[in-house]
Amino acid sequence: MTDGGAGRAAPRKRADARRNERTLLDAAAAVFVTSGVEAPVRDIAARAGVGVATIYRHFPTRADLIIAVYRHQVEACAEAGPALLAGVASPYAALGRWINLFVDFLVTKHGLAAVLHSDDAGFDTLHAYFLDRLVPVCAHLLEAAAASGEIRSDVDALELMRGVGNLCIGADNDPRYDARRLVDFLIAGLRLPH
Amino acid sequence: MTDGGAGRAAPRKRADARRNERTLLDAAAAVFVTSGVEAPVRDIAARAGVGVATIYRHFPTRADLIIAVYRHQVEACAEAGPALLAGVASPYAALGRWINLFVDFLVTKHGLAAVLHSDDAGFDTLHAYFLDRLVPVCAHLLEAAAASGEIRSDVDALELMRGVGNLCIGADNDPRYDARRLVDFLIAGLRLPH
DNA sequence: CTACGATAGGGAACGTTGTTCCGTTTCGCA
DNA sequence: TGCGAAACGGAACAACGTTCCCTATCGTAG
Repeated sequence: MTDGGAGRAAPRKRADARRNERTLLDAAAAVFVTSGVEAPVRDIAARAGVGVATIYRHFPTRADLIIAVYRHQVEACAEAGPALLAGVASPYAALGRWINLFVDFLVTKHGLAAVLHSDDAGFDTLHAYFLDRLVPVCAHLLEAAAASGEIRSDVDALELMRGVGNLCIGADNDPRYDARRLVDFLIAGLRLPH
Repeated sequence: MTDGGAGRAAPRKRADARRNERTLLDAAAAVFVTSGVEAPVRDIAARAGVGVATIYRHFPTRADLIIAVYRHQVEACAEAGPALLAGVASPYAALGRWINLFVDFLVTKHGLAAVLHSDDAGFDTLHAYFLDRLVPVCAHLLEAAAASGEIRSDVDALELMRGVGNLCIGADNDPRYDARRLVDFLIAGLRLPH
């Protein structure tokens, strides 16, 4: 309790450890851009100039590393939800804009959408993080749009988020597949005839 | 050209080879049901009581084995397209019914949808087979529905098929995710206001 | 019925992955 | 300046798809 933090022990890590953690995050981000989020752990370690064990010391599993790399952007996306709802004309428009934000995030990260919905255990924490953080935001937008009578009221936020995420799989590096268009169709399909 | 077949050599395979090919197909089908299409090759070999090399002799890659196992069902789906178009009231209804057929096929095969859209090379032939066989059928249905003014005319069949396939990923073994519903929304999103 | 050559098979071996282990190095404090 | 804990590196392990090579089997010609 001596530090102003969250009350946990927080035994300040050694300087080299903190330095390596930062180096690893940078290296991972760089490798993810060029080789996708499923890049071999060894590649990331090599890029950072450390051993593979160092990665696992800082990040219990690959999923945690991915979370750490993209945490800021996920948080930004989550926070954009209420802001859009407050600043845009209709809740449906806000929903559409927010979904676009999410899609833009996903399609610009090679393979992230794919790994996000892999049933491979070990990505469970990644899965859970994204869903825990974003589903409530989506649910809020859905409720508002349903309350205003713009969309049907039986749409489950979790289901929609997974659907949108799925639609983004393989959207990178293939010009014939435009995930944004399909997601727009999907969102349009939620509308009620007025 | 001496035989009445397709004109290729077709030097009748040895009896044990034909027997093993059949055994392998049965074993693969059984393992796919219990462990999904990404089951280890060794498991399939063990189930069939053969060595792994035997699999690769008959099927150059895992993808070819998967194709062989599901070929009949894919063909049936492809052939159902024109039939639906002829027998159902509106082209849009036929499209919906046909997409439902495709979705039913995908969601009942553990992991098939996932592997179908994996960017992993080696599944390219699987990818190509499904698309080559089904996209033209889908395109035909889309054209008919667009011609009758029921849906927008700028929907690409390849894109739609990939989108639908993607929506089916992870649809098995998760009761909270109903791919059929989402696909229905997507198809509904193609409608033109009349 | 037998022997032989081509065909097919089995399983060990290879290369690549994620992950863990352990001996060594480095840091931070007294 | 020395020492214990923390962190490190890379070898080691396990699981996977795939290939290789030697052996067993099949089908046929004599």
